[in-house]
Amino acid sequence: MVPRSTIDDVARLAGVSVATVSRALRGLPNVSPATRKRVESAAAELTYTVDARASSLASGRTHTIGLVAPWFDSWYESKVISGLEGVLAPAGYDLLVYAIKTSVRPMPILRERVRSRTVDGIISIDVFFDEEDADGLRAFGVPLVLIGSRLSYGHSVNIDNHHGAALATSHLLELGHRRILYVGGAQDNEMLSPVSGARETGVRQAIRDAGFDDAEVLEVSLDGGFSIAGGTRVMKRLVERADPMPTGIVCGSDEMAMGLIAEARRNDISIPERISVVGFDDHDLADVLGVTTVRQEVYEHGETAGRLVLETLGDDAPDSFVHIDAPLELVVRSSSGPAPSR
Amino acid sequence: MVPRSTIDDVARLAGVSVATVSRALRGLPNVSPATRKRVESAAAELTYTVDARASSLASGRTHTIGLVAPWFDSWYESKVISGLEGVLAPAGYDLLVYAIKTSVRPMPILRERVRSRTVDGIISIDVFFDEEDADGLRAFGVPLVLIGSRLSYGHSVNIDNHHGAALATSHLLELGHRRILYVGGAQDNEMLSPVSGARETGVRQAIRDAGFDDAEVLEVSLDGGFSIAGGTRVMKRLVERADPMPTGIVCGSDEMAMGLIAEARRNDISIPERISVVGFDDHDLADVLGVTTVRQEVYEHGETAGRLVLETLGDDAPDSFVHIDAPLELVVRSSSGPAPSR
DNA sequence: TTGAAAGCGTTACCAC
DNA sequence: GTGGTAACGCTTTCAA
Repeated sequence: MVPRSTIDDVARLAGVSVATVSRALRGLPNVSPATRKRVESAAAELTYTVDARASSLASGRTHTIGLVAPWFDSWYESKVISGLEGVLAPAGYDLLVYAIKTSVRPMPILRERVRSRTVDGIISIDVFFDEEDADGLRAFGVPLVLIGSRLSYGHSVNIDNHHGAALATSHLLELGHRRILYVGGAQDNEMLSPVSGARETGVRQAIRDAGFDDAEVLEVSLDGGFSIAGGTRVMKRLVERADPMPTGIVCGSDEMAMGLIAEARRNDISIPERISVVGFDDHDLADVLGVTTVRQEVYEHGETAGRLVLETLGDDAPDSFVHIDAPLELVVRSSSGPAPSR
Repeated sequence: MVPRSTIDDVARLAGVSVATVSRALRGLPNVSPATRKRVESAAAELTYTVDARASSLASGRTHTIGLVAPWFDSWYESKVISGLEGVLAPAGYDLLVYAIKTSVRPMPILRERVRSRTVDGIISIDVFFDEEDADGLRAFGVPLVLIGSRLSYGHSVNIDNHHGAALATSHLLELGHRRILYVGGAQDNEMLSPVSGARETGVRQAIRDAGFDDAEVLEVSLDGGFSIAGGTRVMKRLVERADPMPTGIVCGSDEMAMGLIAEARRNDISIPERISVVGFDDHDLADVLGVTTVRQEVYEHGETAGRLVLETLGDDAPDSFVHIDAPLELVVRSSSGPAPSR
């Protein structure tokens, strides 16, 4: 075990006070160049490193940002983490991750984190607080950035789900599709229901805006669960049932779309000849697999959120918030095409 | 801003000393049931939460584990994070993540973390230390678990890359393939070269063990970079070149396999009729896309690693280490089949 | 079973 | 420009 050296050791070796060591090492002003040099070499000689906990206790900041999300093993979350890490690390901030299972209310966890002074700020992904929660968070005065949701307290980074779904739908309508299925739903995870709901509304709206009767054109399947398996499940059911198949499908996520497309292939249902499929996200594999999709820049969402927390760290009672409307773009690939002639 | 209450407030309200509050709240013995009750309700009334930094400073433990990996936006890492989080959180440990870019030596970062007492233990994914690093780590006496690499210091969770690649190769050989391409390489990221190398050796060995001349049967492409794009790139080159195509391809990762398969389809090269492809990992989409692969249980790797660090936390100079050889299994799907007749 | 008090290693304020 | 010294909020002996 290497004997850990403290600020006192450095002070002694450099022949100055601990106060001076602290100032010198942090690059604060009011330290003569000569002294700073001496302190620095003393620190180097002792391989001294500031004790983060002690520093934290004395200064009040932990230099740590907490990330809360329902889970971390999905494509979306991993992209956000990367983006976040990319901006936090260079700024000297650590990233702490907490998964909150769908069934648990998020607030107690956050309260814990904030009160225990474990983190200086919080970023959430797809966590849906209510206004009561907002008041609680406001009371803490903690920097907060919500990705994928919005609140009266805290910054937010969102996409216009409604619009995105409408983009996908209009694309299908323009291709002549008149029997459309929207696959969304959060059976596997209740947390995503607001997202699924907004996208469904967008689909419906686009159909109406195009002058069609959504009750006639649209069918909705809400057990896709935003997962690969969910997409597969939906396609399986379509194959088995007696009703006519939809000719166009809008999926709430690329993963559902991929599951669905793969199952279609297995059943010799050619895509896009018989069914056109549009996903959502622009998953890394969407391009490779030719999935037409509504693209969102997830890595950038993480970066933006990271920048926003960092900016807010100074203010101890943030009261004006930025709400970012992140860009969305329809990317047409080979999974969509003209509706079959009859 | 809510006024934060401290242990003193609780002590005052409960009419006991701070020492007693500390003991009572942590469930230590030697506290009368009545006192404990009083302390607990006082704490509840004040919504008191222990200050993690202060607690940490006084006790010596941070209840935080650091995870180091080259990046976090890939399938593999996200699975490991999930597995880890699943065992750390219930045990009351936080997970801190650090991405280390390929070009940077990992040691300085770890040293920083350990000396600053930011983490109680460290888990790494695909970080390749040398023995000098090992001595450094040993000197810190910090609990360490390496996933995907091995060192004379620290526990490790590994798969037998050599064996896995051999499984894939034997499968192809048994199907009659006699012109095999191994796609690996770490052009995009030098960190993975040991993995790529081990797999290549495994392929070569399997060919020899089957009684063939590897120089004749095997071709190697080392710019797959373990990425989707890399797989695509390799297939593109195969299509363009004059040499005969291999009939069987072993890819170092499913992502490369998927990129490669997609590009093959685009060029009307049917899989597995003309080329059989075997991947590595059992990526979530491998099943859906019918990729034959060598499966590894990544989520479990995370869980195991988590358990190992937690177990080691007590010992302050760990000297006996566990090296887990995680299971591997060939999963045959539709991307592989008999070699074409001529 | 309970309490007093000495740390834990910094930072930050206030003199000098 | 530099040093002394209270905090920071808790844990942990050691006595009582």
